[in-house]
Amino acid sequence: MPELPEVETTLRGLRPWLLGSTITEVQVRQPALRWPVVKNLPDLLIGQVIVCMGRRAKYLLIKLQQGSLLIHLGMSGSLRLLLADEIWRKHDHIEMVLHTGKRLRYHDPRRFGSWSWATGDHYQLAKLGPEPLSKQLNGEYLYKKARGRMVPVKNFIMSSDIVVGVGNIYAAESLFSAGIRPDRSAGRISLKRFCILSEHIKNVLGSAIDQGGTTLRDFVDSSGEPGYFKQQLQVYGRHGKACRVCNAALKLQRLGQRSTVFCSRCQK
DNA sequence: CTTTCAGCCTGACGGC
DNA sequence: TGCCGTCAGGCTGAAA
Repeated sequence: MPELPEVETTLRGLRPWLLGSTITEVQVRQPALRWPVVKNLPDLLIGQVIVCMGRRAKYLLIKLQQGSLLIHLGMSGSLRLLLADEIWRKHDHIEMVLHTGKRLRYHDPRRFGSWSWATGDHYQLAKLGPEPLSKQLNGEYLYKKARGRMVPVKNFIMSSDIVVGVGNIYAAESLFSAGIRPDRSAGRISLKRFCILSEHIKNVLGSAIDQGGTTLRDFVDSSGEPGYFKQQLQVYGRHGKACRVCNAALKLQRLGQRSTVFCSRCQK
C-alpha cells in the first residue's frame, strides 16, 4: 500500500528518466480506475514534452507543455519503467511510451488509483492541508486546528485537510512514538504534546523516505515497487504481540473503520 | 459546522 | 478441493 514515502520514492526513481522526454504513444487498456480515465488521453498526451514532475500529498504530478497528469497509486498501484516492450501482465492498465524507447507502465490490481487530466488546476488538490515535512506542519498549527474537535487524534492527523500523507500505518507509528493514545480526542491534547507529535510524524515519514532512497539504484526495470521500508514497525500489524518498549500486549481498536494498534501502557 | 459511513475493487486468508 | 465471508486501504460524497 503506497503511502507518502513510497510515492516520493517512485517520483525520485522516475524523474531522471521521464523529464524532458516526448510522449510518442499511450495505451489505456482499463479506463475504470478510481475515476474513469478520460477517453481521449492518448490524443491529449502524444507529442507533448514532460516539463516538470512533482508530488503533492500522495499524488504524482506530471506537467506537460499543455496541461498535466495527476496520478494516485491508490491501495495497490505501482509505476514501472520498462526499457523495452514487454508482455502485458494481468492488471497492467496504462502504458506511456517515450521517444527514448522507455515505457512507463501502470499496474493496479484493486484499481483504487487514478490518472486524471486537467489543463488548469486539479480539484483533488484544492482543499489539501500542508505537507507533513514542511514547516507549516508544527505543534501550534495542529493545536489550533484541533480546537473544538472531538474526533480521535488518529482520525484527525489522517484527515487530508489537516495534514496530507499520514496514512493508517504512519499514523499508528507516529502516535506510538509520541506516546499518545490514538483514541484521545484531538481537542483535548495539549500544545506541548502536539509539538511532540508533529516532530514524530516528520521523523517517521522522513526516515522512510531516506530508506526509500537506497532502493532507487534498482528502480529501473525492477518490480517498480520501491519495496517495503525496512524500518521496524513498532505497532502496525502487531496486535497481540509484545510492545517493543514495555513488553505489554499491544491492543487492537477500530477507529473510523480502521484497525488501530497501540500500547495502553506506553500511550496515554 | 462536525462526524459517520457506504462504496469503489481484488486478492489473501480462515473456516467449513 | 472450493466456496463464502471478511479484511485491507485512500478518498469522495451523502447522510445524520
